[in-house]
Amino acid sequence: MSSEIERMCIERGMRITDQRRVIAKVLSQANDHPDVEEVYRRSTEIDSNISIATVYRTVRLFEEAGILERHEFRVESGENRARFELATEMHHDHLIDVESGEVIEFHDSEIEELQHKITEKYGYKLVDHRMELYGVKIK
Amino acid sequence: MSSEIERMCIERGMRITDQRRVIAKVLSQANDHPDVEEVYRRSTEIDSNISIATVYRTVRLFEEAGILERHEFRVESGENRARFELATEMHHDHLIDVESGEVIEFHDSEIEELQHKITEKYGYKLVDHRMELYGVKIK
DNA sequence: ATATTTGCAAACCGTTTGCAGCAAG
DNA sequence: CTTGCTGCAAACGGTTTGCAAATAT
Repeated sequence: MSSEIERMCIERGMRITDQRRVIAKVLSQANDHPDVEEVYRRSTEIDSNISIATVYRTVRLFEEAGILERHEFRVESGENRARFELATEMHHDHLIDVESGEVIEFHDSEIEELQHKITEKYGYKLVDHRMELYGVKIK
Repeated sequence: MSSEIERMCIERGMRITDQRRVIAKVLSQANDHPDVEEVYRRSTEIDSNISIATVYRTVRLFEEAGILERHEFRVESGENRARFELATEMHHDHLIDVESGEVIEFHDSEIEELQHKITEKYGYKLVDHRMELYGVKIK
């Protein structure tokens, strides 16, 4: 809920404003992966007094606080908008339907393990990764 | 070699110009993953008569012809430049050193297999994927 | 001869930022 | 009261594009 985010704001000494409360609510209610335009659209539906600059600032803030995750899925249209989702306890990756744009979340610990192994094989410690699968629905 | 690219140009009815020959040469000689600025820099060293607009048009052309692959690695600086490499017969993924920016190529057929399995589990056919590992060197 | 490609500069698009006013603490 | 936040509009950075001149075929 938004109280979760409010708590994090207080913790980090950030002020809780009407705009942040609304944007936080929109994000915690989303179960898709909206871009800034879409977050802006949904936020202004609740409170028309929100500018897109504030949405940009807020998602960046939340991302830096570890509240949000930013994605840059490849999409037919070639548009390059970042998309966001609440950071979850459980890490997951994404399967993107290239036709509809639908995004399916999944987790595979076998792959995660192999990723660690590969990284170590080359003398590295894995600090982050990005894995996106692009598929078409089988009829 | 550049004759490889020339052949593909002819095949697709594209004209072979001095600029394309130079850009093709730069790309086939690169064993890193240069961005457009860098391809431009290397190209103008060979022939100063090349504009960056032409480099942009040419890498796009080559990419659409399947000659090049485009990457958008996440990088500390936050800069968002696409980087390119010759498409190879053998598919591979990338391990990026987050400190130095160095890029290591690897292939793991076990992971590839698992990616197919996951995609099928959700009723999809895998048409593309992107996997990037970000690591720090172990001292 | 003609269709394609080029260089230039202007436009583009998503995102960031400087600033003056506003609101949270 | 002070500090941080907002809205606006202008700037940004990487990339694309319209156009007239140049070039490949």
